[in-house]
Amino acid sequence: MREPLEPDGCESSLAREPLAAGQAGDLARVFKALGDPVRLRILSIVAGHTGGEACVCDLTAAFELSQPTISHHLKVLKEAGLLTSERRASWVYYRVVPERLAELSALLSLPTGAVT
Amino acid sequence: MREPLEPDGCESSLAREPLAAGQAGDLARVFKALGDPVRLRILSIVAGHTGGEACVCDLTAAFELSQPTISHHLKVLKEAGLLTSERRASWVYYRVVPERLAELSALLSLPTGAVT
DNA sequence: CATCTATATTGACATATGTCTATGAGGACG
DNA sequence: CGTCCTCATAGACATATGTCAATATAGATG
Repeated sequence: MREPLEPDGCESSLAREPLAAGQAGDLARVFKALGDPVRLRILSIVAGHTGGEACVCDLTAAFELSQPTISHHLKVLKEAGLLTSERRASWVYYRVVPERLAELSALLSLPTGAVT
Repeated sequence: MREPLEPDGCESSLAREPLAAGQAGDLARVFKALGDPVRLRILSIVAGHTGGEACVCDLTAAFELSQPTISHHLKVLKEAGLLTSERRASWVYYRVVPERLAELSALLSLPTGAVT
C-alpha cells in the first residue's frame, strides 16, 4: 500500500475507462480508510496541525476514545498510505502523505469537458 | 444526503480546520460508499458510459454478481449522493453527480502553500 | 387481464469492522 | 536496574456489511 494507486503515467479519472478489478480493490481500501468519522477527523487534525505532524497524544486528547482505538485507526490510515509515522524519543509523530491525497483528488475530478 | 457536505461557502480542505464531528459523519458515509471495489467500478462505468448514464442492465452485465447485489450497491451510491436515477419505460438509468465528486476532490486537495 | 421483462425489497448468513480491556514493547529518567 | 510514560498488539464482543435466493413492484405488451 505504498505504491501509487494506478499502474502508470495515466493520471486518471474515474470516467477515463472502466476501473479494472485490481485497481478498484486497492482504491477501495484507501476510500474505506476514509470511510470512518474518527479517521477523517484524525486526518484533518494531523493535516492542520502546526508543523504538519501530530503525536498520538495530541490525537487521543482530541477524542473520547481509548488510546488503543486511536492507535488502531492510525494503523488503518497508515496501511492505506495516507499517513506516515516517525518515532522521536518517547513520542510517535504522524504526517499525512500529500501525494496520496492528491492521487485521490485527481481521481475524483471528472474531466471538465466530458463527452455528453 | 443530498445537501452539500459542508455547511457553508467554505470550500474546504481537510487541513483548514479540525473537521467537526457532524461533518465527519456525513463525509464518512460518502467515503464509505466509495470504499467498495464493486461500487467504485459501478461509478467508473456510469461515469465513462456514453451519454453519461447507464441502466441497471448495463451494470449487471459487467459483473458476476446477482442483480439484487448490484441494486443494493446502486442504492448505497445513491444515498451517498453520488448517483441519481431516472426511470424511462422499463429501464432505470443512473448518472453520477459531478458536484458531489467535485466536493470530495476539493476536500482532498491540500492547500499547496501549506504552512510548514 | 395475463404475462413477461427490468428493477427493487426482504430476510438470511458469513465475514468485516469499531470498540473496549488487558497486556506488551520501547525509551526516558531517577 | 526499576519505574514511568507513550504507544502498539492481542483478544473479545456487538454491530455493520456484502452477498445470495426468494419475492415484490412497475411498466410494457399481447
